[in-house]
Amino acid sequence: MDKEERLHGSTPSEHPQALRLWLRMLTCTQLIETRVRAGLGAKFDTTLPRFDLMAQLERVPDGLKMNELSRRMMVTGGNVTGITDQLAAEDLVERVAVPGDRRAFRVKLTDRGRTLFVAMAQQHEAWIVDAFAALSGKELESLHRLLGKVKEHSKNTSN
Amino acid sequence: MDKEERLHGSTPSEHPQALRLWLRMLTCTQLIETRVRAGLGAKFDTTLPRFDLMAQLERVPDGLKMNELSRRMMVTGGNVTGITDQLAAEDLVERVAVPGDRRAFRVKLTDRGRTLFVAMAQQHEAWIVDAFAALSGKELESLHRLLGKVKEHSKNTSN
DNA sequence: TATTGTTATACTCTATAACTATA
DNA sequence: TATAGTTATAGAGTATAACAATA
Repeated sequence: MDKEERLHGSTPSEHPQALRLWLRMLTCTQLIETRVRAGLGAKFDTTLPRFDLMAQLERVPDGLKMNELSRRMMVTGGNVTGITDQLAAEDLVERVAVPGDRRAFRVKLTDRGRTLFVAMAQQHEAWIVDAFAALSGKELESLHRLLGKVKEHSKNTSN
Repeated sequence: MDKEERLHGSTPSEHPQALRLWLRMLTCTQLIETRVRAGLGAKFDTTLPRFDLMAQLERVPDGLKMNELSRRMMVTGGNVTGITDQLAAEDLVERVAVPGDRRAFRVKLTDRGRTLFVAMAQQHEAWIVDAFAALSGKELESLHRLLGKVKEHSKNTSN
């Protein structure tokens, strides 16, 4: 009996499908996320938010302003400052002045940061592909479609 | 364009199905979990780990030992002590001596804790049912089955 | 006045490890 | 020695709010 089966009582039929589904989804997400976190730490000595910030900067050669990063990463500004400070200290990103607004600047990946990110993203992708290796292409597509409905409903319901 | 679509570049076809699926799954989980956390805080002034601990104790009238709670919640012992202390201070759980082993005791829901938990669980269930309201019964079943494969594979792969 | 970004602070959640009491 | 539980500490990760500089 694992955590999912125990939570809220052990007899699945006592609870609506949605609740059982949610517990299973949480378990899956946590299993995968825990492994990705551990892998990023062990192989690249980095964290998920740091990886996320670098991922935001990839494919934006001109970089992003702090407030854009904050909005996209869905965290508050102070945190972005902290993560950016760390990455800048390791020469993975740099702050570039914005002409015409001396308050702002753009954060960009350095060459070193870009090279490292490519390696990390490749490894990250391999972990994820492995995590879903039990599903066929058709099943991946089906799962993606179903979660799309959940996501849209969730975004429309509140926010 | 939302976070899922932006992460790792904006053209979905550049990335394997599995990666796109993972980003969508993460988004769904975070949207729902954020709401549940906020709801538990606003309506019951509690947190997810506290709710989880109480959920473990429900349907176990004799309670659980600390190390059993630790194992089931998948967190280390010190944390269980902390959460138990909080809940005990609010008279929601109690520590009961175990005859024959003076080192151990069982943690049980108090009557007050049980009453509160029933109310919380009911509200929690409503939030979850709502989160998946966009799916039909058949779709819920399908999603559950697909995630079952992912979960089993993940549990067998490592651990 | 409003905006950009930084700093200071605090809180939740988690892990590790040293410790006490008992087995 | 081993086990049950506690305590102390540290470190992610997050939020809020006061602040300085600039618009």
